Amino acid sequence: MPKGNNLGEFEQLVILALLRLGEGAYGMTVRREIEERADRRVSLGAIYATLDRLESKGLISSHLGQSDGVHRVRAKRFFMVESEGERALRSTLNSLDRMRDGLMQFAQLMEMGL
Amino acid sequence: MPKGNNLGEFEQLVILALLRLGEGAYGMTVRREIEERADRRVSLGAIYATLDRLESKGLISSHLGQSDGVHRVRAKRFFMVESEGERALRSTLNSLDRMRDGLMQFAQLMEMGL
DNA sequence: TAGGAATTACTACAATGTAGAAATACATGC
DNA sequence: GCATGTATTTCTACATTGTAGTAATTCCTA
Repeated sequence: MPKGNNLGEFEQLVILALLRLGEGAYGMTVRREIEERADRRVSLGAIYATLDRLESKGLISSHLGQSDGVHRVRAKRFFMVESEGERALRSTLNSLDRMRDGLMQFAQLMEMGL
Repeated sequence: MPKGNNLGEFEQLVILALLRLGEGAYGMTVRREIEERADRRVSLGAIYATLDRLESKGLISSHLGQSDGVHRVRAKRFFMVESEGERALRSTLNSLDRMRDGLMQFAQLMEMGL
């Protein structure tokens, strides 16, 4: 049985947001993506703390962006998912999916749409 | 945007295990279900601490079982999911699903089977 | 050069995750 | 009937993750 560095719930959302955003992933956009898509309020503090922790575990990486000439205020820090991060996400989601699998057949769940 | 009492990753697994197990859900079986289905090692301490927390939040409830005559060692404590718990689970999983939705179309994910 | 806007960094605390050891309670062998 | 075994829950303690709020940074504009 794998030791498994399981991702927390919010960590999963953050990594998924990075994957969705691709090149354009930095603090503000990650927040917006989660607020809009997951319909869930999040503070920037939460985003950055999580990004930092994921980076220090080697699951994601970051680099500072360049000025695009106009309207740049402060160097953006862009993030991307490393292969270790993909692996961790896949493993965590797989466990969840196996637990959800076939739940439909359980009587008490008929009405809850799982 | 809903305030949302989001369930943690492990809490989700525990509630899913309760739903799967139905009548037969108590500490030991919850552990076994998660170990086998989610292929993930868990201690009993983790299970019980989480069950207690979920109960004190009103998401699940418990009652002590009766002796079945033979082989009973200590009163089992059975658990079941309350409607608040179903609601919380549904909400958490829905957010996750929306974040996963359509991820296939993103190039870097083609090969990771999300 | 003061103020504003976009962005990241810091700080502190709450909630969740986790393991290990202790306690409980009955069954069985001797 | 007492020691030992076994299934189960409870307790304790600590590590990790989740979260908000506030401060700092940097460049723009008036």
